Amino acid sequence: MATIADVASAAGVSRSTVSGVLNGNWDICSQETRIRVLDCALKTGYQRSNAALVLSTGRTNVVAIGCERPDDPHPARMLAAANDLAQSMGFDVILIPLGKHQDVTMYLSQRRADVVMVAKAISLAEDLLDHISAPHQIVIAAGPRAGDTPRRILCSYWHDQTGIRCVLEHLVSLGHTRIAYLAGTRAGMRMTYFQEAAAVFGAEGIALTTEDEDDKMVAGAEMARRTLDMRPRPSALFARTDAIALGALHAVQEAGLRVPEDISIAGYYDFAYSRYLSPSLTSVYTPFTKCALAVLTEALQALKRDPVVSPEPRAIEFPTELRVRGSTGPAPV
Amino acid sequence: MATIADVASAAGVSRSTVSGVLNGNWDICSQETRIRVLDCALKTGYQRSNAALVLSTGRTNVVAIGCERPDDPHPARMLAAANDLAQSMGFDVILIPLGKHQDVTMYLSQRRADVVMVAKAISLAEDLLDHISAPHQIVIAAGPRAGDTPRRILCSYWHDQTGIRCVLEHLVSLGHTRIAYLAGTRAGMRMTYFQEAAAVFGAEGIALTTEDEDDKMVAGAEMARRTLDMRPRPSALFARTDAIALGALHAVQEAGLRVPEDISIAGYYDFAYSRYLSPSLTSVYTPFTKCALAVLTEALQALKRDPVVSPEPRAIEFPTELRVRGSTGPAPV
DNA sequence: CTGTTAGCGCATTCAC
DNA sequence: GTGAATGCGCTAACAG
Repeated sequence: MATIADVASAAGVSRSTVSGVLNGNWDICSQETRIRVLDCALKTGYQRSNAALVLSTGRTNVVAIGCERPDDPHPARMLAAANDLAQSMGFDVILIPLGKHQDVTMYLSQRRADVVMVAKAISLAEDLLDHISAPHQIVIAAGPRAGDTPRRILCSYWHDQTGIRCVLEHLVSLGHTRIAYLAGTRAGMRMTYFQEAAAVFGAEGIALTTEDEDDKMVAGAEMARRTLDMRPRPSALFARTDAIALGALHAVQEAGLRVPEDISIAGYYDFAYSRYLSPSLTSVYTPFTKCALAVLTEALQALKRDPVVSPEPRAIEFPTELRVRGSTGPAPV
Repeated sequence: MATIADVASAAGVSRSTVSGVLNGNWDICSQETRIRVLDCALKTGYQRSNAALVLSTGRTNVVAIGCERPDDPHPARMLAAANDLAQSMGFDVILIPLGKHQDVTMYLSQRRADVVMVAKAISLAEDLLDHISAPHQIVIAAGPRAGDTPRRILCSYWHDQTGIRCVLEHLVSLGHTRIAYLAGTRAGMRMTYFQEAAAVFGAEGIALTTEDEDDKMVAGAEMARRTLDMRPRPSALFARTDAIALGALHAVQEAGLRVPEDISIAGYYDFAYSRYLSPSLTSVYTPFTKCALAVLTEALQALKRDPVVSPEPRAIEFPTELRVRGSTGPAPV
């Protein structure tokens, strides 16, 4: 590989001249020198070394995204969009597990990333600030709001609480009074919100969980079947995820019941396929991709500025959106 | 940030001793020195600089994966698995667009990745060998086999030709004689295989394409509707992707026809949700994840060895698998 | 076993 | 305008 020194000697100039020309420093040399340098760079097949650049500048041009289940439809779409954006601005995206705290902080403390974005419950992100080891590093977050909103970082979020309320309001307005929540293994804040919302709208909320949800459809089917045996039977099922809702839909139909005539089903996240199911699935759109792109855009722009000014800490809310479709209908009398 | 020199002076030893200890070089110093060094490293909060490591060793510990549509279920699952594997072995994964040739080669020529894996038609990968710029860099490929099999790299593949034949054989054995292929915008090798297979099994193959498939379900629905107007009408639809099949299923049912009694539908890739559709979708499982993990494992193991010996170039085939479900049935008489 | 030295390739001062 | 010198933090080859 040709180094900057090779280009310099080929062009008969110094390395700093080559460096200046290649970095678009227009007033560093004469026009002829510039052309000669560019020409020699081309001829020698010069490629600047990323490693040396990183060591010298301290900037990695890497965005680390902490995200769970990156192959679920909802995160996958967000990640693809974030990757496109980052690539277009000259950054690489790496995906880091959000399990161990240290795995995430490492990318800050070891200066392995310029930006760390937490794509999960946004309250987790603020602690990361303590691990910043270079002044230009930026921590952002995008995801559902749970608990307190961070005040020291830029973040964007949606309210799961609002999304879940909308579903319950919708179901109750259709006359449903016994509503089951199919939570799967992860009985977190959303289950609490469900119970709250059920109380607010005067419905009886029944939460179901499972031991195992490796296959979310299987888990959904299993939980749905359990509701069918209940007396009185819940007239509406609300699933933590569209995948769970699909499993439930399958099980209900297999049991010979009609959706929504006998039982209504609602999902969450509004996967791309959900509207094409039979019946099409009522679900809540959550703006994961919008949230991520909003904060990521701002962070990357900040890094392009010289000197870097960290984005102003604040929390941006994006609305959720209830999408009523064919899987929910009036409660049977 | 503490550097290796800080640790060295704190421990009263030289930098190479610290380096040796931290790299697990057990026979480089006495037990007491080791402990003292480790202690000082902890106390000073030493974190090794990734940038300096990369510059010094030439190794980036980065795997670049070239992949299209990373948010489609099939690639998304593969990417998540590949990322898990790489992370567990200390590598970061970055996702690069496969569009421009230069975008991919850059990661080799600029030494930005130790491994480049092409996760697409495997014939594309071999050319990348010419852009290797460090002896340890490895190029691998995983994806459908189309055209010649690379002979100079390690790759793994499945035969789309076989997968598609299985579908046609299945449909013909059910009595279907007019079979439509819903190709979407990408009328590539698979469409050719379809025509071939139709000929082999004595069926009439009708290929449909669309201008736009931003939403694959919409595209599938649109193509399916077109087949409904044909006279005689195809009795079976074979979609390029399960997402297209889902759109087709939706459109067919919306038109008041029954699946599979009136029309059979088959998909490709066997998405996780496909078996839970109503009716459950007949599809072909293609071993993308298996292929990727197989070659990636070998590449990463090779990089852990010292000195690095590139994996033996060869092509590993994984079988496709026809999964017959409820969406295909006997042709109507 | 330990310490010294010399790169890795670039950007960024400074003198000229 | 230009070139020489220095630092980024580490590894590795060498000499004690």
